[in-house]
Amino acid sequence: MRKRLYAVYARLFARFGSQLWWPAETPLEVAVGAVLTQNTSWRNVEKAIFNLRGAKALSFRALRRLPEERLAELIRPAGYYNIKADRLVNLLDFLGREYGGNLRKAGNTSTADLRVKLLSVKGIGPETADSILLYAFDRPVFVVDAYTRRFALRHGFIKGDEDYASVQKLFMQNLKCDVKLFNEYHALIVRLNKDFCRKNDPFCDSCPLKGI
DNA sequence: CACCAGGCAAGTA
DNA sequence: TACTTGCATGGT
Repeated sequence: MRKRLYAVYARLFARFGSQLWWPAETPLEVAVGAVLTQNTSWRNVEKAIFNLRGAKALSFRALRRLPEERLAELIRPAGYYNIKADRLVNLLDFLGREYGGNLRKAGNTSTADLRVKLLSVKGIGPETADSILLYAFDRPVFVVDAYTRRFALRHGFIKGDEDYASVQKLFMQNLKCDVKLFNEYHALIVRLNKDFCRKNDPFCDSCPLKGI
């Protein structure tokens, strides 16, 4: 299992190269994107981010100044815009309260504590919390999203009905606990889905992972 | 036209 | 605990 997990990673890395990921300019933008992409295609999230950037509303202070209704209007293309505007406000409340809006001030907080705190924010579930932890706070947690699940299923790492924590444990207990490794691995899984094929079927002829 | 996309919370039994 | 439902846009 462990060897296979690394073998698959090596093959992906050889095929796609280093990702060093999350398509965003700043940690705050990562966090915002993580909320916006909940059950939503990244293509639509990009439109929302584009609107926010156009309104010069991607800094903490600018976001704070936006009335929730205006925020909802800007993120409309990302779908669920009323609920997501509310979730973003909750997140901003949290970031302001805990770190004065500067994510780098979380330096002392342990990863476990930070995760619990994020999960206490209404609208932040396990995947959103872990995406923020890994890609905005540079903490070593493995992100389990729809891609990760599909990937793990297709490659026989899981049966399919495991809960979030179980899937995450599978990856984290079999890989070296390392921010860069977790970053690259998850990014490569996403890349496989987006650039290659959405089913990432290891048995299809052109799959980069064929024959592992 | 139907179905999907990098979830989450609230309601029900 | 284990389902079910609402939330919504834009691409295929």
